[in-house]
Amino acid sequence: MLEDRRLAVLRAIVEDYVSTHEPVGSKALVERHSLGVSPATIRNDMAALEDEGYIAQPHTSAGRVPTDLGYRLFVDRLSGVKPLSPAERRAIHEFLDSAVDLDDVMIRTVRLLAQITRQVALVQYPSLTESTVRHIELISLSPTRVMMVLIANTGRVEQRVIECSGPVDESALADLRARLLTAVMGHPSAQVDDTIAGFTESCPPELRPLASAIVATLLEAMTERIDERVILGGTAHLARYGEAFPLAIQPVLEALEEQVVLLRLLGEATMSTGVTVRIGHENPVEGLESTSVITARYGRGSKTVASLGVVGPTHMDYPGTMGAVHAVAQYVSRILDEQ
Amino acid sequence: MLEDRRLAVLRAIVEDYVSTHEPVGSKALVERHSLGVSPATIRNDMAALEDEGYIAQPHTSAGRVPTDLGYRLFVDRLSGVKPLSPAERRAIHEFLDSAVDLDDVMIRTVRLLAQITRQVALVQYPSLTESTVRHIELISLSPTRVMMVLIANTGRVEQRVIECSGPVDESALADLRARLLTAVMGHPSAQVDDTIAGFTESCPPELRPLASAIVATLLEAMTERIDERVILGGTAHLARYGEAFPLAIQPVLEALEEQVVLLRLLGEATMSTGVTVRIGHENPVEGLESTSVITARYGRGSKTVASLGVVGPTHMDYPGTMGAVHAVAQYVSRILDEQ
DNA sequence: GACTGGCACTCGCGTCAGGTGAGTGCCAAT
DNA sequence: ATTGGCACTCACCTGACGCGAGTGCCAGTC
Repeated sequence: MLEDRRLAVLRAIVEDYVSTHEPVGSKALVERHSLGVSPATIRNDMAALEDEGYIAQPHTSAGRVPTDLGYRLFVDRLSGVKPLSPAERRAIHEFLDSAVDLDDVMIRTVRLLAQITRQVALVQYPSLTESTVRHIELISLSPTRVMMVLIANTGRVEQRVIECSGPVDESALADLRARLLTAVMGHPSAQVDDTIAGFTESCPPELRPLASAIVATLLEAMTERIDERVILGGTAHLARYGEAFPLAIQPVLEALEEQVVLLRLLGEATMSTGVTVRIGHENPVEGLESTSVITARYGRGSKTVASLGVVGPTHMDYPGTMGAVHAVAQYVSRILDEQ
Repeated sequence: MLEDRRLAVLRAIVEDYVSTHEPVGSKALVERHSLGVSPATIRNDMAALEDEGYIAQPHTSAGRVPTDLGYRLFVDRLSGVKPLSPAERRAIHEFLDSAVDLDDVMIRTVRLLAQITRQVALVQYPSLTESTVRHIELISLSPTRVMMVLIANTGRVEQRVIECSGPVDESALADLRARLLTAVMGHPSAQVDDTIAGFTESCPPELRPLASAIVATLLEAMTERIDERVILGGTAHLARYGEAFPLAIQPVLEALEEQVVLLRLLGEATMSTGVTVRIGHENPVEGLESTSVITARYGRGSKTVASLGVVGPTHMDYPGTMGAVHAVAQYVSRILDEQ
């Protein structure tokens, strides 16, 4: 009973602070929420909440502000995920559905997410290592140069140019292409290492130099920097609330420019299902101590292939943002399934 | 003589203001520059410069600040392009030279440009309409779906998925591919319209439905949104000077998120040679009235294919930035030539 | 024992007045 | 044409002051 009301107070504080961005006092709290008790009682609860570390006051004569711990409790126990309205869901689906290729899907997704959450959005490209090889093409650019085009079942295309030591015969190339295709097509790229192990040796001697060069490039393309592409959008939203707040946006912008950082933000989503929320100091990234990161995985079929999410101030609308991130991840998964 | 000194005063004002970011007064001017006259004389010159609209004072009892017109005169007549140091040039070349593909070149370029100018950098992808078709590949994804991969001589790759009305035979696809290749290979993409005019009719009847679908997609890919890709980097630099200055960074960030805007910024570079500078209100874009845009074209061989540049505050180091943009454009051209 | 009203206290914030100084425009002298 | 001198303007800093929101504590009530 007592415990219940104390939690209700915390919830009210979080909600008020998120909407007003100002420290909230006991009096305002009872006015805006029907808590059924007097401000003095609330003050006692607030003192207790402060002792437990859920809220803090910026200075002695000010109201209370939730701490990272307070937001954590709020997210874990006091709020659900606010589902989007049918109209919003329909708009999402229509917007994503008219994408022409994978690049377009990614770009549309990041814009959409930024727009509906009014926050900075991150979208990771589908990981090749989690997907299968759909096609490999070898194209002769010049006598000694070959371009390899690699297509995954997610629709993602990778290209590499291979320099050859000597001139390459067109028919040799076609031969190699056919051999490669039968060797790796349909295999998960994670297993390509094994699949392709004896490939070079299985080729006729005259093809081996080229074959080994191609295999090397292929392996490099599949293991290295493949899923390491994250695009972001909506950075202007940083400035929006950055003006009124002393939160320095420069370190945030700097952090967001590093691909490595973005990958860490998206990659360390522990729960394979649902939405992951990382609040303030819980973030493993320098410069983002006063932001929260909300991510979700999206996938092709039941396999998760990558993550997307948003970065915003710790005082964000958690239920709404979580709902939006969840919904968008869901719809992107569906779009990828259709392809 | 008199005219000469007046210009020297303007130059001094611009230089001082760019380095200090504070209105510069007559006394400070004679102290920092050896003008050989007294502050009173400078004041007369300043009054004249103000009458002519080259400088202005933020408030009555403050020093002078250059106007857009002042910067314009400075750039046109008072400053050159500061060449980069040999060490810088070497670093640029090494950094760009280790790029593995076109995407990598573009990403490295935008980072490099942002880093050495300490400003927001823009890089446009090489335009396909200015380049030639190097290869076209048709890949069957499923019985009724074909992926077309289009490779330009700039190394750029475009992909499109084509939905077919009926199942497509693998051999028919190979046939079409060969026909297409002979039809368009090596042709400038600008002329593909003409080149491909009678293509569908030249095919056997059973191929025509697919052929016309492919031709439509090809034309769409070549004319539409092909060179409409601009990447940007270094947005964190906006925040750096944004804190100390009342220049609102939100409208700038918002403008920079619009691809259309970026293209307008880069596209309207009038001079086909050298570096284009657009100062303050000269910019055709809302939200960028207090920024300057410095662009240069880069090209493959003698043909210019796209532009790159930086966006920064009007009080920027014009000679240095122009030098950097020019040098980077030059090196990117060289890299593209090598490929 | 939980809740409430009352009360003294704290302290950030907005306002205002006064002083300071950088910078200007003008004018008479060189 | 250039210069030194001088009165004037005005942004900015500082310290004082009052206001008010908010708190903690305590005694009283149900």
